[in-house]
Amino acid sequence: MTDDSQSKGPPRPATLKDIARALKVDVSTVSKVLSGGGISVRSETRQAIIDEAHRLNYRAHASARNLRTRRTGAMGILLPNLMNPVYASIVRGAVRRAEETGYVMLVADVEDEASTTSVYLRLVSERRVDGLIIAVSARSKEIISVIEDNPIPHVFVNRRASIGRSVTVDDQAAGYLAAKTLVEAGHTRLGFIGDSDDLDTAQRRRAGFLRGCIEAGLPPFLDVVGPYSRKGGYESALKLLDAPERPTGVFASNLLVGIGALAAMRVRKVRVPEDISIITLDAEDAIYASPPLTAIATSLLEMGARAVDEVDAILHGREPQDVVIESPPRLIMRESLGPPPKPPKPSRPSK
Amino acid sequence: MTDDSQSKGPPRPATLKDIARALKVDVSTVSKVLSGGGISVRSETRQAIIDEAHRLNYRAHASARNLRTRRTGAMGILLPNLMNPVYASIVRGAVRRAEETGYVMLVADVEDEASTTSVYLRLVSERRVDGLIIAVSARSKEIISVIEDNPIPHVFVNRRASIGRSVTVDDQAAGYLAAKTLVEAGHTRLGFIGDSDDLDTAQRRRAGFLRGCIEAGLPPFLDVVGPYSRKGGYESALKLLDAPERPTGVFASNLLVGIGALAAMRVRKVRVPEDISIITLDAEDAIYASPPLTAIATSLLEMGARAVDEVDAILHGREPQDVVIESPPRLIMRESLGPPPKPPKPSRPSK
DNA sequence: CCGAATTAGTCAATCGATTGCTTAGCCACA
DNA sequence: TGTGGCTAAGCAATCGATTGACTAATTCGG
Repeated sequence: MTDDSQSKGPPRPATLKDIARALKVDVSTVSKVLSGGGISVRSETRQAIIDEAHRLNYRAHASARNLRTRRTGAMGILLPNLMNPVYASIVRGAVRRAEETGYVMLVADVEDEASTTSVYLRLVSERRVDGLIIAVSARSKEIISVIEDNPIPHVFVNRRASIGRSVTVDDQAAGYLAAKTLVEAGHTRLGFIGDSDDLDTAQRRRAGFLRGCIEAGLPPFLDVVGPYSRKGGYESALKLLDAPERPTGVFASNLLVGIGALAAMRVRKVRVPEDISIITLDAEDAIYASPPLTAIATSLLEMGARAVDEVDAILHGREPQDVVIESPPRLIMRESLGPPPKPPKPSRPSK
Repeated sequence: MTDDSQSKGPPRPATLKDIARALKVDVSTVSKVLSGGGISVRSETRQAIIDEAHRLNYRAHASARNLRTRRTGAMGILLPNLMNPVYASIVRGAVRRAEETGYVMLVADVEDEASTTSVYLRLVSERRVDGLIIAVSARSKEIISVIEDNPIPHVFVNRRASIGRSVTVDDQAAGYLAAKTLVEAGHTRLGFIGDSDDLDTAQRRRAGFLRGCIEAGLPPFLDVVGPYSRKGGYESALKLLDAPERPTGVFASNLLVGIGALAAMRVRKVRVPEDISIITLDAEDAIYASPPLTAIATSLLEMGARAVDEVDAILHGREPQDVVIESPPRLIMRESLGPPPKPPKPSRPSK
């Protein structure tokens, strides 16, 4: 006299017991058919169980399963700012891959070291996730020791860290490609807007850029340091413009920095690309900037997706590796890059 | 002979049993002290339990607790695209408020109707979350019936829906303020870039804009419809520019649309704001556009946060309400708004 | 000084799924 | 006929926390 025919979905999701009762078999049999496997069951019984499970739209209660098996089917990602398009891309890549792989993704937008630590501890000690993707820098001794004392499978993404593996794009190659592109357009006085060497991505981009300059036999480029933000890029660009030997070609080694730099040019009435050329990084949508920004695009979505794969690999016992995304940075030619301006002092006038 | 002094964190997180064993009390006592409450305990015992819990860094196993109490301490949010800054803001507001409120947030970036349905069903029938925030439009019959058949506490955010409550900003007021601002700057031929009326936000913005125009005694504005995306804005703006009576002031009723429209102006060599004025929506960072965009800012972060509050309220048995965020849309004056151009016909020449 | 009330806990079932251990029946083989 | 080996499935413990029912010891009122 169960009236949950198919007229209306049951208000309470079905359990193993429901299926077992309906078929007059033991719940353990149902469980073994639906997930375990290591049991011999008559094919009629098996089929009946599968059919009934389907009919009731059965899905295992995640917590119950987790309690027994110690696997949650969840991953977490820790990042500093969802409104930064770089992180938004990484997270999107991760969230989608997680779904494909059968995980759910728990996102935490952490502000500072204290909240990073507390969120980390919470996720780990409440056993909410099987593994973590960490997109905040773990420079501080404190965070590192918290991770070491409360270990959980994890990878860093877009960051290298002394502890655990990492997934990054080839930042060196991006820097190199930027330099090469500027050189090929005829520029000889180059500028680089980066962040402090504390930030390992900035450091690698700078190193790649430097390599490009050296290969071209150019003198040292003008290296300006500021935070990877719109404001940081704006202010860094002003410094470049005020430098005694103003560069004619600039690599803004981060998307936000590129946008900020462009704004600075406009305010100073420096025309792009007539007076100065700009290349930025990761600007899929900078086609809508004014002028559209020439960019070195890296695979941020893929980086996020790959981070999920690596955590999954660790969980399956495979040896984790430091991954550098294979698809190389690629040049997206738009309008902010042009030849260097003609007039300004052939090669240094008198002095 | 327990050697987990405090030299190294225990590799396995502590359980109630660990605390109970150390203090020679029953786990139920520990449980009642740490969470329940309905029990009388000597204050020494109580303190000893609390101290020991602290020392072991005890946190309840989320799944175990959930299995018993049927509360997960998790919420989920369904949204169509994390790389859209509007959604990124909403999610950020939600994620942060969730953390403040003691929830973890499960994020799903769903592509289409099919994945929306499957993710929804998964979260609900695996009992992964206590409630859901839905930021995708639930126009289709199919999604609505899935929600009805598998109910869970939920609110829609930035969307109204026939089923359940919603949290929105005052889109009407935003539209109205945009119109009023353009009128006060002297514009009389207005344009509106929206999306189809299927999208309830677009519809309300349009209605508010219309009200502003009517109050000012203006003739009907030029209404262009296209998707809320950069590309959509770009193409819509071209239509406006090609209209027989080109408007002098335009409201781009979405951030991406505003950015796309600005790009269109540049390509057509229409100067902003000399030849045409633009107001856009929600452009916190459009200060870095060229020119910086005048915008009507609404409280997206707050909307996300409030959605969490509303779900929490439902979970606490309070009657849910349709919420319109109190803090009103506000004008951010930047450079894309100016007076209408002088030359073109004082007020309509002959007629 | 006795019964009742209070204090300070303990006991045991439960949430839903998993899994190692048994078992009942059946057939084959020597 | 006894032994072994299958097959098909049931039994019961377990994961960790919660909670209603229960009890032993003390205190109190009359």
